[in-house]
Amino acid sequence: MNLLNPKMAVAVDLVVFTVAARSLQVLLTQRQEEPFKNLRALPASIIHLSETLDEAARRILRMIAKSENVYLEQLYSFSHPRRDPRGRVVTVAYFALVKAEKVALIPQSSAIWYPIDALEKLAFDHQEIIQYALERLRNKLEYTTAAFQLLSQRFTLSELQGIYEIVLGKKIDKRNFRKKLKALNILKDCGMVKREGNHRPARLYTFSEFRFIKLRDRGILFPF
Amino acid sequence: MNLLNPKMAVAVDLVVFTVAARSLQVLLTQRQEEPFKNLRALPASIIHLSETLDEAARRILRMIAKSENVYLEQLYSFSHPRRDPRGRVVTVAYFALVKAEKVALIPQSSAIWYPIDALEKLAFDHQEIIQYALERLRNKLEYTTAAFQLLSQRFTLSELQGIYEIVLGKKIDKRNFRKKLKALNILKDCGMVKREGNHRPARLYTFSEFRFIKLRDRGILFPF
DNA sequence: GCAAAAGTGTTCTGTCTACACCCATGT
DNA sequence: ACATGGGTGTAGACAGAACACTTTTGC
Repeated sequence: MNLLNPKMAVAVDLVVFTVAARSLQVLLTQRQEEPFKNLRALPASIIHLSETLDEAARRILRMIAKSENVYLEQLYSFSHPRRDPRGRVVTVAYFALVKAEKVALIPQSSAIWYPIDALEKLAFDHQEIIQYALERLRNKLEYTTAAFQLLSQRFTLSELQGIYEIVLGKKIDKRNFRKKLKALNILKDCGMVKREGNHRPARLYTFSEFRFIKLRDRGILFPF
Repeated sequence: MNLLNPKMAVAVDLVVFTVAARSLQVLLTQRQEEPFKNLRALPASIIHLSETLDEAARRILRMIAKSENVYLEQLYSFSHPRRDPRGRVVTVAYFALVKAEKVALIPQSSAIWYPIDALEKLAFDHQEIIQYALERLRNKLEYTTAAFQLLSQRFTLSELQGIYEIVLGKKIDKRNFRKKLKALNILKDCGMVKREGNHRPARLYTFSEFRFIKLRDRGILFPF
């Protein structure tokens, strides 16, 4: 039996999220050729023969942006036989979280940030893939520490709360939010403040991976 | 640019779970040829050119068992370049939940049930895939109604509790379990009993999809 | 009558929600 | 002095965990 089907390809599509300007943004490239020429599309590539899907995802990310410490996870595989008019392409979607100010887009890649709530028509089934990624992101935020992946190392409590409000699309009570974080004991006060605007300066915190791991091992989660 | 890489194949592997004899079981076939000849392996197949991954998963299931109303969902894609010694095969794993007594295994498929806690060495990376599926199953049970997929239409509360105890691998308090189910109001008393052994007969219930949907739309989940 | 599983409530504790005012700064 | 966001506590409702005895049946 010959396993190998010469008419099939495997691709990786990337849904890269960031939060900037008080809105959730996704990284899109512009199609330079048919099909879907000139439409926006997710960064993607056919995988190479000797790389894993994860490696392909990192490679694609490097092609469009210089970045570090990127959170990346596999999302879902999309397989409609005619999702790509050129032939049979099964694509494995990945989703990534980056800190807006730590990412330098590579100009010749044509990649730019788009607010998630003002997307135009996209190439292929990419609208569906983004929708799926968005649901996953919201779930992640609700019971993991994914939110810290969207902030720089030091952040204020208001910035952190903003991430939750922007991604989940709802207001959160300030006192309850802070009370819960204090109880979880996963933040460390840096002893510094952030001065900005004509108001009281805000304390800066860092996420304490060490304290978090102790909690996780006791099965404690993050219900926001 | 030619998209299609002639040296790659996409497969679907199935992790089919059931609960029987107070243990969690998984469906395995026996390899008839190299590689891994005579070892147990997950049911699998290369996908056809014009079927989706979901369709391939259903087709594989039909090849090994006659069954109905099977819960099926995509799990994860495994892609190590040398996971199959014959060539590059990216596999998309699916996981399925079936009611033991509603499944008729097809004899010539060599498929049989194996208790999850007494697995021998398996072909390919199938041990890893099963491990991943098991984690997903436990999560599913904790905040969805997946447990009902493992029981016949009518069941007793003790049978339902047994599913949770067997899959999660821990004892649950009978009174708390029943109190929560009563509060959730997703079960309907059939007005029948199950007589069995020398003890009081047990009431039979059915899962009320209708009541469940009303709850789910209010965002109410199932924390066991 | 006895073995075996079915069935049933209360108390305690911890967590979530709702809610309003003072503080520190820049202009 | 005023505008702006930073920072703080309490009370009530609800949900989870611990815990033991009575009921109904087959033999």
